[in-house]
Amino acid sequence: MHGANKAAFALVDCNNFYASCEKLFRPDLKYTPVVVLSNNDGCIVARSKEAKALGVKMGMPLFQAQAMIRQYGIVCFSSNYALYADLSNRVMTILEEEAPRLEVYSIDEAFLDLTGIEYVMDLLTFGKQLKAKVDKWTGITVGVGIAPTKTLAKLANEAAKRYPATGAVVDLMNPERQKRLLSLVDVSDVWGVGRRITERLRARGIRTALDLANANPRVIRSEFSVVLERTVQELNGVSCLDLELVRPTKQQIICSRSFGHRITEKQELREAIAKYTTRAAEKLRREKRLCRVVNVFIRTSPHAQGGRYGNALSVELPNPTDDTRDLLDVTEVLFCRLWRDGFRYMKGGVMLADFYEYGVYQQDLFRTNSMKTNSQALMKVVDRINHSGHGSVFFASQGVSPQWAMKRNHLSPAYTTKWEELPKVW
DNA sequence: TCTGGGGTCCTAGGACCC
DNA sequence: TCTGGGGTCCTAGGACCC
Repeated sequence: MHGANKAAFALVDCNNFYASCEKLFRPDLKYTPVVVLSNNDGCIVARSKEAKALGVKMGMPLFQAQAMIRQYGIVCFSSNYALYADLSNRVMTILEEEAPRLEVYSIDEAFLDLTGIEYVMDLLTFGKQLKAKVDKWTGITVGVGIAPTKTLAKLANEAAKRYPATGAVVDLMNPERQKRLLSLVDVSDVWGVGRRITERLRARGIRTALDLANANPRVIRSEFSVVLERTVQELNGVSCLDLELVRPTKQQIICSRSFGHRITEKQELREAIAKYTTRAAEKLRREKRLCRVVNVFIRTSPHAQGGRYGNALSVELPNPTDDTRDLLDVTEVLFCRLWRDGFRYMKGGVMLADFYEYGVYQQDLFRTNSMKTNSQALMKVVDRINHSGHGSVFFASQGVSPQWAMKRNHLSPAYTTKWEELPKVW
């Protein structure tokens, strides 16, 4: 290859991210097993190294883990997304300084484009320096996997985690090393291969990542999908997935939550739906979009012993809007049509879809413009107050002192918003 | 008693059009 | 005997991810 740089990606991933965030502010828990719970303290969604070693499983319902928690003195935290988002930003900022072309893939992971860096510095050395810098400046430890494709970078990152001798940094640019690692990895550990596809692959005798890499891409395409075909190419070092540098605008916005307790009163569920509508409208305005399709759903627990009920309704608005009041009008009507007496509701939510940019939509000629007077100015004020961290302006339909609010019995304090409480490392 | 939330992409099939 | 064929749009559902 003349003139063309060989593509190189790094995947940087924070170790046990939520649990690490909590521990950062609790040095007394340094060697204590810690878990972080999902909304409503329902499931375990993150585990510290110690908790993993004790056999606490990801996604385990809290009630099933209670015995272990007592037995081993595991410390539980309710999820505190404001804290995690803040620490994530710190990590991403440092990564961006070292490798400006980066894709923030999730709250605790980023892909970096390292193409060309090999001419300046050995990639393994670069990775080690990057890790050291993030560890030192944030107190969050990361693993780094480097490879010619994103899919291989993911595997390199897994290996960095699995083999302590690597110092949590693995350079998988070399094809021989790729083959050796692929032969050791179960096919289910490949990025993009989930439970279903694993089963189907196994039925065809494809068990390791190397088996999948050696499969015929055309056959994989016809028997599975173009998605899996790309995976095969990527495992062979042919890059098919580029960095997504600019976050594509959302196609839909969902606000839903399981309730802190089962809801049987219509008014209570109505308030919850209004609250989700309000939150969805905020997200919509942050995206700088108008929406045209609104969907509301409510349901009982799928595990409910008594009657089960679940239903959803959508409506298309005459004109796209981002006005909370327009959306509340609509979700209220949909909710009333969905509601049935006599069930114990567990969950409800609001979904917005069919987005438009400001001023770029076809007016409905047979209706007057439904945008309310001064709507933009008013919504801006409401958003500003709600993001100021002091109290909130809310719409009366949300109710004043909601009974349905999330259970968060183990919430950590708002560390990162109070300067005095920041740990020394910062 | 108690089981997360929020997304993405792809495909198949039906409706509709010319 | 033999019922057009191809394109587009939309939706539902499946599969995956963190």
